[in-house]
Amino acid sequence: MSMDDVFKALADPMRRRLLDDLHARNGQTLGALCEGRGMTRQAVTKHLAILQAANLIATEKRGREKLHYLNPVPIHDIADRWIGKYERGRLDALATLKRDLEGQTDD
Amino acid sequence: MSMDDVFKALADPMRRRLLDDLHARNGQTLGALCEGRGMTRQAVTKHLAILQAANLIATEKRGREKLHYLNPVPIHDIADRWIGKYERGRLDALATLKRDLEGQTDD
DNA sequence: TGCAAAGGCAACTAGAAGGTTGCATATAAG
DNA sequence: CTTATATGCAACCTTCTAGTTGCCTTTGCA
Repeated sequence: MSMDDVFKALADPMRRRLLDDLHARNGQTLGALCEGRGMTRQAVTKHLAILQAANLIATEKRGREKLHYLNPVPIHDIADRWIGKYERGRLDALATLKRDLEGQTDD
Repeated sequence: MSMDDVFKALADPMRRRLLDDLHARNGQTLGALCEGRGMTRQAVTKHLAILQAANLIATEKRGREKLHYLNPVPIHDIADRWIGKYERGRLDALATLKRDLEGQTDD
């Protein structure tokens, strides 16, 4: 639930894909989220557990199925508290970069 | 330089602290960035290498010193291309959550 | 020239992360 | 009741990651 948990959860491409899939269609079952992923169900379960620990998804048990719902709030919080900080000074920082690194390759 | 590199680079709290420090004072030397961090110079060097590989910082050699500059562009790109996607539908998703999870604890 | 300061390189280690397999549990359907 | 479906739990393995230590190179300066 900490900011670090959210960053770590977002670090894995498979977990970002899971969030993307839930963004496209919310409330999917575990089985649905496992399809076409070239990975065992247990691996996906672990990823979902990490996403849930970071409060990025919430789950609901319906009968024998488990439904998964995207929670965009922590992502918003990160954008707000951390990324925003770098964007506010963006133009200034870019100008500084240009001045200080004049002539360097843009690798 | 890929989006995955940026996410992975941002996943480590020490690397985020390094970016914070460069955000507060740009153009610091390696030695300066090592101070008060309870970690060897080589460990910090590795973190900086990862940040540079993700294009989050740029470096310049000045004499025997190495200066480090923050590059906020990849962070902006992430906020724009990926995080923005989740924020646009934020209110809708929140409403869906509330409806679907009515009565659940907000852990 | 000689020494100290700033940094680079490489090998090694401990622990975390991502994945698998095997089996157990709970619900739906016939 | 029996069987199939959907998911949970736990041990294990392998790879990556973060950190260390030890030594080498380059630059500033007396």
